[in-house]
Amino acid sequence: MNELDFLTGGSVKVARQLIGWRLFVVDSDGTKVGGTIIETEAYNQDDAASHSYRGKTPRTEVMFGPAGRAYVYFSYGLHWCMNIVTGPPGRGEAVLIRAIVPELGIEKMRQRRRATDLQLTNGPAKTCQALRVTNADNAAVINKSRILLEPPLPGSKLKTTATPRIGIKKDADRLWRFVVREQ
DNA sequence: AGGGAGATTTTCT
DNA sequence: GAAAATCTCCCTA
Repeated sequence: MNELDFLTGGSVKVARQLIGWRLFVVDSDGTKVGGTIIETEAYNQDDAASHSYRGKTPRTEVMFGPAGRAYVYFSYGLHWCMNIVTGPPGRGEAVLIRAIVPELGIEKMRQRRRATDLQLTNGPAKTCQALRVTNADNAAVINKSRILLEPPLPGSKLKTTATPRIGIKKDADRLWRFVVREQ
């Protein structure tokens, strides 16, 4: 039993729960880089937009494994995007981390990304670039590797809104993207 | 400020 | 051969 057990729930539920959690990556010098998750998207197996929809492939194998691992994929020939695998083993579900609020290692993020602070981690590929998440982190077990997930700070209650997912055409009517409601 | 091209891997047609 | 869970740059107004 541990605090990440909720990840075995369905991806849609977990995507909503993950808002407010804090995602960090331990850098080579031992310091943490990351911040609070403010935007996620859910994907599961009967979802035409999901990589797992057409069954297991070498790339998507991790999605079908146990919850609590990182699924990192290469996107549009150039970017990395990071997911947290959810659901029971064999179920091909994951939650895409779309955006975080930078808290630790902000100076490093600025160096890695040539962008203003507002655009440091406001998209899935940007977040991975700022945190230096790549193929090397694929299948990493959360909290037993350099990828860390920590509970929301006590008293921080973030309201979320469900909206259509970004950048997909199949099953685009599903409200499986969760963002922190403004104010 | 808004739109389009390009980068380039995995997978499917 | 083409589309995809994207982003940046460069172009025109």
